[in-house]
Amino acid sequence: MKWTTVQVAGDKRTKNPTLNDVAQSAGVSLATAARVLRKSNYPVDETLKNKVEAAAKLLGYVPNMVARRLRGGKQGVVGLIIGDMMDAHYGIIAEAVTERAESAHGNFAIVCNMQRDPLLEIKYLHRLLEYRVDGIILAGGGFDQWTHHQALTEAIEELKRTGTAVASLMPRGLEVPIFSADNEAIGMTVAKFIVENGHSKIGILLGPARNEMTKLRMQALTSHLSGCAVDYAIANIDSTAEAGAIGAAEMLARNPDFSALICGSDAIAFGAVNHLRAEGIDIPGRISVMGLGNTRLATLSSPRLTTVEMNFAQAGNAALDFIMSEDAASGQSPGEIIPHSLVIGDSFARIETPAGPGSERAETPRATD
DNA sequence: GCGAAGACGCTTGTGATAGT
DNA sequence: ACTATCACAAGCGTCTTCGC
Repeated sequence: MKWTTVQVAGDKRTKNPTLNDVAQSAGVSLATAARVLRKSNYPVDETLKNKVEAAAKLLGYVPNMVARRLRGGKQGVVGLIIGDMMDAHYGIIAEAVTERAESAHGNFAIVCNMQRDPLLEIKYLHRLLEYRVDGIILAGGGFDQWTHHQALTEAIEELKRTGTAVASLMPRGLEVPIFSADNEAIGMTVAKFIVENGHSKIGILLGPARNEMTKLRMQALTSHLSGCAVDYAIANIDSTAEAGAIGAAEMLARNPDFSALICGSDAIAFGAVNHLRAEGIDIPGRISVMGLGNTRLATLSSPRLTTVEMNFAQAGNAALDFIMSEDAASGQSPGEIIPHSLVIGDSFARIETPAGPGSERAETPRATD
């Protein structure tokens, strides 16, 4: 293999072969080499074509995407900012987006882990802008999303000015298309499910209060529960298994007679189930537990979690398709509502009260949705 | 059918000029 | 004589246009 050798700081290193190297090696012009390697429709003599392809193979030529971008073309790269690499639902999104970017758009995605830090999210937005990515999907921000909201808004505006398409996978009070489930509808779905299955005293462990998504779900959920005379106690906690365990313990201490625990994520539910079982509490015989998201944690949990399928992968793919579309350039799209559905597992039971107080017994739940 | 040249956006290097 | 500032040119790799 022939390598171009350049002197760098006193030692010898090899430089990646360029299109120019290929052209010289094949004895053709730069333009001819470019036409052959980019598989242009422009007619090139078959002999020269073979020479160029052979030279490219011999030199180990790999196109330089930075240079291609410099020329004014698309970078072929999208940025995806996820909230927490350790959280299963972000894993689903990252897997779906990276896979689709490659298979459907011939691109690849840079995945940034904001580690639940709003400031880090803004920093990544600037970094992705510096790299001139074609678009950015905001998949994080499921935490405190208001403290640095002004800085985030300004970063988004800066991206828009430079023609970088931005989409969000949750409502965040930003002027960007949202590809998310209907959070109020989710709240209603959960509330109806609780009522239909006879639970009248429940505990609710939701995600952080300073989060628009949590707020919308909570409003719909509590509004319906109040209308149905269901007693409830709410705690806003981090969306982690650890927080779920602590939250379940506190809920148990304050409201020992609740029959169902509704959790804002599968991670919270997973932690809650582990804690309750460690305390010797029968699930769902004594307490029913419900998660949200239908992530791997729902299937890993024992018993298997009853949860809500949020179709995170579908949301990520829809956002990616938007970013790569012509609509993204115009910046005019409201986004898309992603459907959700109940997933009946083994962690939730129906309460039957045929013979008055104290005679409740748990049965397989009923779902009308 | 082919190749020279220009354009893209940014950084780095160079030379001219002004100020101390 | 030295330093600071500014303007301009060159270079990076690729793609397209235009002329031969």
